[in-house]
Amino acid sequence: MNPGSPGGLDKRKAYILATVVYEYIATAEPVASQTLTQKYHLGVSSATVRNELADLEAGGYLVQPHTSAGRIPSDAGYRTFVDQLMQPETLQAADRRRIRDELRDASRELDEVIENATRLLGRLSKNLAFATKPSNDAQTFRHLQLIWLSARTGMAIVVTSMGVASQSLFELAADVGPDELTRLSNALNSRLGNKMLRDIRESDVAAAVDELGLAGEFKTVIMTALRSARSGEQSTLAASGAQNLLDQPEFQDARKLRSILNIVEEQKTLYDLVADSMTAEAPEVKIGHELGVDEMQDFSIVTVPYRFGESAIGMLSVLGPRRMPYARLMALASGTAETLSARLSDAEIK
Amino acid sequence: MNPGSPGGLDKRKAYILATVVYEYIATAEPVASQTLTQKYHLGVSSATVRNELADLEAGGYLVQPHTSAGRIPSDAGYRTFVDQLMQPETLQAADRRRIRDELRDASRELDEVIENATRLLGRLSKNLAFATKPSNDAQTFRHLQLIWLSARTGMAIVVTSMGVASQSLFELAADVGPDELTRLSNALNSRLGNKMLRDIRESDVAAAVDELGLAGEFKTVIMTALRSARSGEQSTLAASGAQNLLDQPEFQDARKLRSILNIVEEQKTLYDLVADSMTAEAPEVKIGHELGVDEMQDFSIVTVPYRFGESAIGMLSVLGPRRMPYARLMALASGTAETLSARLSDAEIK
DNA sequence: TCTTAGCAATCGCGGGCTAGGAGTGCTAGG
DNA sequence: CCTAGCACTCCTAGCCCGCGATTGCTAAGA
Repeated sequence: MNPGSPGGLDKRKAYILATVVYEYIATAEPVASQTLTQKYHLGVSSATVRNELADLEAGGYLVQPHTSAGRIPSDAGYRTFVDQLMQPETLQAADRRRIRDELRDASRELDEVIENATRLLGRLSKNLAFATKPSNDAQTFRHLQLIWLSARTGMAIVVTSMGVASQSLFELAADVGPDELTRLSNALNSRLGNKMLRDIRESDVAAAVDELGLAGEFKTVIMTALRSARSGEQSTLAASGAQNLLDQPEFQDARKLRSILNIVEEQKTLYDLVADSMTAEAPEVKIGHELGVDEMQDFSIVTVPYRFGESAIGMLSVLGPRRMPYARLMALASGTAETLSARLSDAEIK
Repeated sequence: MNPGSPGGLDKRKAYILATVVYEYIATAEPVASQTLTQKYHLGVSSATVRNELADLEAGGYLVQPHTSAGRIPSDAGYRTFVDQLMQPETLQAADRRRIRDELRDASRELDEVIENATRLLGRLSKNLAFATKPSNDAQTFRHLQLIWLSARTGMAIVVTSMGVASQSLFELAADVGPDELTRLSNALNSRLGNKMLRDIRESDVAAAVDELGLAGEFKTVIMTALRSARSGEQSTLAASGAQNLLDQPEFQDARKLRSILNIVEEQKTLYDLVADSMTAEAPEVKIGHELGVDEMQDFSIVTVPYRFGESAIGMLSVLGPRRMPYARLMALASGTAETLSARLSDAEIK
């Protein structure tokens, strides 16, 4: 072993491993020693390659489906490939433009922008794309509007810097006029302006209500509206492109897909899987067993956070077979997330 | 042939056809003459049944996958079964209660209520459920609120009787104060109140703006807001339960699913397929080729409209294999649509 | 005329077998 | 350390064949 080389592998082993992974990703067939010598000019014979392959298998980077078959990468093999061997990709100008164009025309509504980005990523990556929607917790309060609908009913609308966060209907025990609602709205706006949603305290609200001499029930109404604004969307996902997985030869058998679709529908598991990538700078990759979910042994996920202003507010991910083109998907996910972030910042309510 | 009997079939043929369809739906296996005489007391021998089956096949109600197999229903066979032979089902009290409970707790937001109903129907039916979201065109205008965000920006929110319909940000060429926006909101509300969205004319808006001596650009802002309120959601679908289809033995082969998932993702085709059921009173069923889409030969759809007040505003559908339990799915779809309609009316903003 | 028992005929399906081939690991010599 | 050569392994596809399921037909009986 040569300790200075990537993964403790000498140069030739590293190159052979990279080639096996690359080839397997492209063909979905176990890779034979002869295939390697024929398609790539290694400068050595297939017998030598066989010896190297045997070493790589002993090192845990490759596995053999059966004795008379070629090698396929193990999770560790993919991991080494992703971390140290593969050539990172950057997006073609065409892709980059396409992402920008498709996201530009879309609605300005937060939800729809994110859903569009997810759909786009699903299509471009030809895999299943999903995104966590941002919790509104860390958003900045911009405006609260109480709308008079009838003497005892109204609607409270909370606007954050990312757009409308929530609306909630309320009912009152005593009659109220439109003017009172307007005055209360104004009082609240001057008190709460530019706070983060999570930093708003009941006392702030109470002060405004009391100042105007309004009924105590308003406090509940407003706190409810604020609370629903905070919790809105929390831990829900947008997903798109499940049918792409049907094209992969390894999922021709419907049973394997069944469990993955359940997991996607359920959302919670997926959410947990990517939650810890929120603080990451670069795209994060989880491969097979690294996901820690039995049913997902055959899958990998690429995750990259998207931002609003400075801080990460959600994750954009691609889910596909372990045998996925990692470099390309990382580039696509990054590019989409970047454009999405820019798009969100453009739409900010200042 | 006995012209007085259902579908021109005599009583025994009708009963045998019904039994074949019923049995095939339950087992997914071609039905043999002996199975019929053993599991159902027909009072005749299997040889007689064979003669009847041959007649039914000649009449186009049944087909034989190959000579030494039992019969399976043709589209015409299913059609006769649905229209004339099957025993309609009504929901068990337990199901009814479950639907009510699950829809009651859900959010009051229109979108979410519909999505919940779709998810619920997907789960109960163990098939793919989908719903068209209502166009806001026929909704009643309740309130328009212009929210001041900064001297030259604001947000317009249109509230209809079904909840918030839309929000749109606007930018102005000249400064404006919060009070002016409030006054304009009030003027518009008194003029537009209780009109249907589609009946609101530019002249109504212009009159309010001019009356207050405000800049002409407000007309554009408000018309844009109203237009986006009208067109919102149009022809989009909610769908849920695609993975249920994977459980059906006939879709173990992934290829068949591929096309259907594409169609669901695309939405447009599905939308067109159910659009003409909007005026229907009872659940409508389309079977196999009746759908008019090659890729959907093996599927059937049950569709039932849901209402807001008097008028139908959208459709709730179940998509599954032709071999679906029609009576049960019709009952489930009806029940869900009914509860959904009631739920929407409860949430009406009066 | 309708029903039915009996029976030959059909055809799909699964098991078992085999030949072919792909690919390896090992050995021995350069 | 590399590599040609070769025996060995094991999967795969194809084939055959027999079984079983089911039918349609025939002829006799109600």
